[in-house]
Amino acid sequence: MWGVTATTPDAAPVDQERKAPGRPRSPRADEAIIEAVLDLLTEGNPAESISIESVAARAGVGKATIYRRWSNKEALLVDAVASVKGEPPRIKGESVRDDLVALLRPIAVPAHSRAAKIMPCLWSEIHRSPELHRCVQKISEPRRELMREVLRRGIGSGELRADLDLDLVLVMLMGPLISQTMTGWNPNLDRATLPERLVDMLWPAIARP
Amino acid sequence: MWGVTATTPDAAPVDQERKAPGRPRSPRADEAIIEAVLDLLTEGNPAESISIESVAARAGVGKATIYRRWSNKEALLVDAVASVKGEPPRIKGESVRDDLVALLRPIAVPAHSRAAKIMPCLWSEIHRSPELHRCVQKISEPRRELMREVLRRGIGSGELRADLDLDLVLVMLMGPLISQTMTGWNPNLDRATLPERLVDMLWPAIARP
Amino acid sequence: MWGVTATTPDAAPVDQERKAPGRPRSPRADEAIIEAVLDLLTEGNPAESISIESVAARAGVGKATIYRRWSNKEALLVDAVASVKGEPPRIKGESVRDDLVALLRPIAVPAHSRAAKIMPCLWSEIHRSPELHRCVQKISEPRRELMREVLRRGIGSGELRADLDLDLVLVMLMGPLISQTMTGWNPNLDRATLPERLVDMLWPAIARP
Amino acid sequence: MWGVTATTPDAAPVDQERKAPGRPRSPRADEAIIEAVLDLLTEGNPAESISIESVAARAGVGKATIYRRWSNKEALLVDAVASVKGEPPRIKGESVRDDLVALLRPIAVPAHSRAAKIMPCLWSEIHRSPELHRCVQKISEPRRELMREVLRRGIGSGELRADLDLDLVLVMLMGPLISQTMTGWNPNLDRATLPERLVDMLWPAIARP
DNA sequence: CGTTAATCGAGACGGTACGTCCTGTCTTCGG
DNA sequence: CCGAAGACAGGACGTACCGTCTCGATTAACG
Repeated sequence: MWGVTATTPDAAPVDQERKAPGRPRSPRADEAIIEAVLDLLTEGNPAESISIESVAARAGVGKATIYRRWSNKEALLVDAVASVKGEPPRIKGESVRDDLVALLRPIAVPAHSRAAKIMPCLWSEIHRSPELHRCVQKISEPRRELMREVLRRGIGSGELRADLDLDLVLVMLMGPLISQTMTGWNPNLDRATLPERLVDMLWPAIARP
Repeated sequence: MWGVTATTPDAAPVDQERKAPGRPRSPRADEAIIEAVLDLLTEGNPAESISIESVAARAGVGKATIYRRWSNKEALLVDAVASVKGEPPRIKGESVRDDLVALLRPIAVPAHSRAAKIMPCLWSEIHRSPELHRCVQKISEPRRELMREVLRRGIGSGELRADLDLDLVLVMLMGPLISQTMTGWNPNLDRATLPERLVDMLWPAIARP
Repeated sequence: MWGVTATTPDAAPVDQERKAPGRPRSPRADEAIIEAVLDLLTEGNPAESISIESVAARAGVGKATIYRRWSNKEALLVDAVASVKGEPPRIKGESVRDDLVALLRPIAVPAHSRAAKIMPCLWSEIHRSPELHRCVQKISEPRRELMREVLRRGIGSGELRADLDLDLVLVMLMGPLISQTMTGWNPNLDRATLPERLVDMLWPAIARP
Repeated sequence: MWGVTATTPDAAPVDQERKAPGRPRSPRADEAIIEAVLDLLTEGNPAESISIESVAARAGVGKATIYRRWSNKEALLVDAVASVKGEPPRIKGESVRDDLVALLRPIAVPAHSRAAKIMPCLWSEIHRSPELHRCVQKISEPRRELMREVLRRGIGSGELRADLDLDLVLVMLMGPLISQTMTGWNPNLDRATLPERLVDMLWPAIARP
């Protein structure tokens, strides 16, 4: 799973699996480095304040050991983030509305998992790095797909309008939460209840007339 | 207009705008500094590559003259950008829907001005300091207030429901655009038409039944 | 007494004494500036650590007020030092040996006067500045002349050899004390008793055989 | 020979000169830095005008590489000077008087070497820090010890009095020369002949009666 | 079992930029 | 015109990281 962007020419196809000569890379170092990045992020350090040197020190590892695996800070961040991806929340599958709310709530109240604590630290870097951006997209895609399925189920059951643009609905539900997370919460809007208010507000627009 | 985040304790005491003692700050320096930042940005330098030193050199100004006005690079960048973002778009005041779309469009399609090239570079920096965040809020507040006024007008005219939570509506309209700008545009959603689709989609939820 | 090196074109000869137009320079500022320099030196700050800014702040004076009077730090230091010159010690005039010891002791034990505390701070600057050097020479000249007179008295009374090179004797008496002050005291040599040990040691070389 | 005042904790623990971990410091950098300082000094730049930055540029070295070795400018200057002062002069060992004169002369007439141009610039800096002072002491100690040995030899051979305080004699011989070097030469005293005049003058006081 | 070769922690390398401080000049106001 | 206050361009300071490099010491598989 490591090495998504790593420098290693581990492109040894499949067939021959020639073992590289010399001392093999230590998997303990891999772990320690990723773990150090994640620790630093979880402690609330903004992504751009994380220096390779601090990661090396925290991981008890030489700088070269990092640069041997990742060509720069961005690549390291990408792999570190890729390694967390908490599982998407369980949904009950009974009510479309409740399922949507259940899927939205973790975005608004990101208190529980480590992934949740890390995500906000990354917004800063996403714009600098298309790579990181794709990575974050990939991580969040399962959740989005889950929402699409819930919507399709609602359409299938006749609860929702059949002509919905799923992506549009998605962005109308998640966008407000994401923007609030990034630009700071409007004090007039309660984090905890915003997901259900969003769904309820949008309901007349998506429900079958 | 400069100095939104500037360090100056421009605490006009109470009474009469007492003139500060000593030599006043040179407006020429203000201009030269902002202009230098803007030049560097429009030349294609990525925002994070812009150093205070390069700005000082370009502006023909001492570093201290910059630090006297802005406490760090982000503050300077923000003010530079703020100086370039035109005033909120004129609205016709005829149709609530058209006014909303007109106010939203520049967020989705910031294409023309110099600000367009610059703004995206700044999301990166927003999360660092609460101060910077407040600054950005302040800059965008006029546009939000304008939208609130449009909504209030619609309520007054009976076009919209009277029990709307204006902030909630605001976040449902702007959030999707902002999040798309920040996290990258979903290729299934057209930037140009998204504003009107958002308004139209939300219309059944906010229009008087 | 001020203005030994000052910039002022106070070379208005004598005859005409045309009063300068405008507000006359405040003598209070003169005093405050010199006093500030002296304070800073007395507090043990080495001469090279004294900045014009610190002097201005301490004196409650604008920097320009200093530069109007002295062209640079060196000139200011020179005048400050020139203003102190404690009077040379009283000598009894009974014994040549005792008089020499009395004149040497303040060099070795510079505890009393302000001048004594300031002098060591200046060694640093003396080499940079011929001007300051001349100034210090002038200040210490009376003491040296006094010693020469004591020696001449001894020669006249037949107590000392007639063929003495007074300057050589002087440098053999003062040199060791000055060098100890500058390069740090050899712990094997007691500051308090060194003057008399020097004189006694040298006595066979200068006394009439 | 480098690093007399260097920052390195070359605390060889106890036993065996354990090699420090990590890449060893480059001797080429040491040389280049010292050489750059010496070049700048010999080109006539006054000592206080030499900046770490100019040294780094001239040596083709990063500033950190300098600060890793010396904690400040004076320490660097001292080591640079120390590297250039030749070993103490060879003494013939025949006559005590001639040996003393031979050892004193380089203090009075430091004319030939590069050291000659440099040393006077350093008195300025000596008073700043005790550390620097100790360093200078250490550098000059060999010469002083050599003089003590000459004096002991004279005592052993019966040429000199047995009850001499060697430190006192030392300071009486070197002090006048040092003070003349530092405070400027009395025009009545010839630099070239002062050493022998000092020894001859003091001779009756130190020779066995 | 020794050789070979890439790894490891450690830290020095040449650089770039930081944010602070001071210099000597200038520009404002009020006395 | 002088006073204080303080902004101005310039430049050095000492620090922090960057990404590269060089050490001696491991740590495998190959021969």
